[in-house]
Amino acid sequence: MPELPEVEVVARQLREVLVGQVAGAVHVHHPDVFQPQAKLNRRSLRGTSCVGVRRRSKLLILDFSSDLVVTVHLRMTGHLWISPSAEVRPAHTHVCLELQRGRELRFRDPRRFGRVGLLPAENLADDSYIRRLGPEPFDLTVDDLANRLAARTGTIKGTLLDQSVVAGLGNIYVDEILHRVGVHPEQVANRLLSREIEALSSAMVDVLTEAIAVGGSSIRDYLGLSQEPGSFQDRHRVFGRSGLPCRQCGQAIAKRKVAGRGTHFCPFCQRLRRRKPRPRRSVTVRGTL
DNA sequence: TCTAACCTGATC
DNA sequence: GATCAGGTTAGA
Repeated sequence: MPELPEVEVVARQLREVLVGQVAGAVHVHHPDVFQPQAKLNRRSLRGTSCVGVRRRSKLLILDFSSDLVVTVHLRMTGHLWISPSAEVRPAHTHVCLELQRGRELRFRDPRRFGRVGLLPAENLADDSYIRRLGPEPFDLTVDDLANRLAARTGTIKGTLLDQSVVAGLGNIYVDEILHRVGVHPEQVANRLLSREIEALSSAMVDVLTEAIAVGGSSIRDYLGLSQEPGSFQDRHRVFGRSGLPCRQCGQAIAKRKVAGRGTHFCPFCQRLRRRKPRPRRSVTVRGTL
């Protein structure tokens, strides 16, 4: 469900309610979902207080006074919220962290792709997910982006989804960003023009910033901490709009599979430049004349 | 660099 | 019943 903007929104909300809270035990209702590092267990956080909440790419990082961190990856359908401990747990609630005053932080995830980790803060940099991440879109310079694209022979869509190139983009935002810059999702990444790379670089920041400001996109599952949806889906130009008129040119938005993902684009505003312009057949006739 | 697999639930 | 879903990753 969530990409960078949605995770950022949740991180900000969590920061408000969690910092200063003393943790109790962790209750695990599905063992696959909670993954503490060696020597740590569901009681390791007990009595320590939350001192900060961060986000790196799509990963939430909760810092505790014990120099332990809890990591949460929501993947497709994960959701966090604060609930009275006495309240009945909805189906698929896999992990609960006791807080003060009879409340707990709950993690629910029907598809069970999401993960809750517990590890020493000093080990965070070695985490296999974090280690592979490229820069945050907000820290990515045009030159760096250009260099990264230059090495890529796949589609721009697949390349931007690759978290080692840029961290935090997912299916929605890649489609939205590519439409803004008028680049076809199947364009080969290392064939983008420099003006397109410049536009791409700023569109990334613009789209993500706008989305964060309105609480992210809620398509089917995503809800913030207090179950409130975001509203960026109302501003989508292509994602979820196949068959509807392009807001820019009126042509019907197309949808097809690119890089294994449902991909939305405007066939008119986002033209595919095939390979190199075909070398024009030589007009000069050798030998004769 | 691409695909299949991991899961469940919603929709066609 | 088949297909699709906002993510990631092992393996081809």
